[in-house]
Amino acid sequence: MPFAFYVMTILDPTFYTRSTLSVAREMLGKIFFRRYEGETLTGRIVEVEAYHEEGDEAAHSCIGRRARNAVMFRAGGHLYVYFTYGMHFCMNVVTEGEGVGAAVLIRGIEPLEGIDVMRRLRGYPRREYDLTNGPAKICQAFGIGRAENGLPLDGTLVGIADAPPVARKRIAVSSRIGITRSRELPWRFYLSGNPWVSRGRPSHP
DNA sequence: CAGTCGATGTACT
DNA sequence: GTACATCGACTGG
Repeated sequence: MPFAFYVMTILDPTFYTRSTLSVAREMLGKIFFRRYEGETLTGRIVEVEAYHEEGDEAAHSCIGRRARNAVMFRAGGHLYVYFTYGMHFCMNVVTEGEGVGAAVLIRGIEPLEGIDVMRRLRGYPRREYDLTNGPAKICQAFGIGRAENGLPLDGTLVGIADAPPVARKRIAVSSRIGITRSRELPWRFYLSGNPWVSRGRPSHP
């Protein structure tokens, strides 16, 4: 209920067309918004990873522009959705200017509104944090797939609503998860101790 | 609890 | 052929 009393201010392109690492850090605590079959689904972003074509061998964009990663090269403020492991989708927020292949992967979200819909889309997991504590789980819970690749984050179908900045002390930094190349880069940011962060156990069961 | 492993489609070597 | 920005089921302690 706390969130329902705020007036939603959907972040505009100026938020996204900046340094990818800055956008990644500042996305923590913001509210991801999704309109799905007449329902509103929202959740607080608690874990992200940055990817950039320069100096990052793990970024899809590091090989240059291709059909699959084309959206990464668009101007900041679009949704980049990709299919992986033959069955999962993951979603990113495109950053920086047109022609730069950079994005921020959303890996952890704390559900706020539309939780019943998320439960149904996820097949009713037993543990509450299994709803959205991973990039592919998030896409399933929010009904994100191929059709959403390239959508503008303008609040029509998807968007991110502003929220007060998170205290620096709450933000943890680490290397990214599930990659082999460029794994030394400390480009993963998350809210320390939050149960919806992928991996790492919830504080209290 | 941690560790292992199969599923299953697609892009790239 | 192989790797893949993952997940869930299964094992053993």
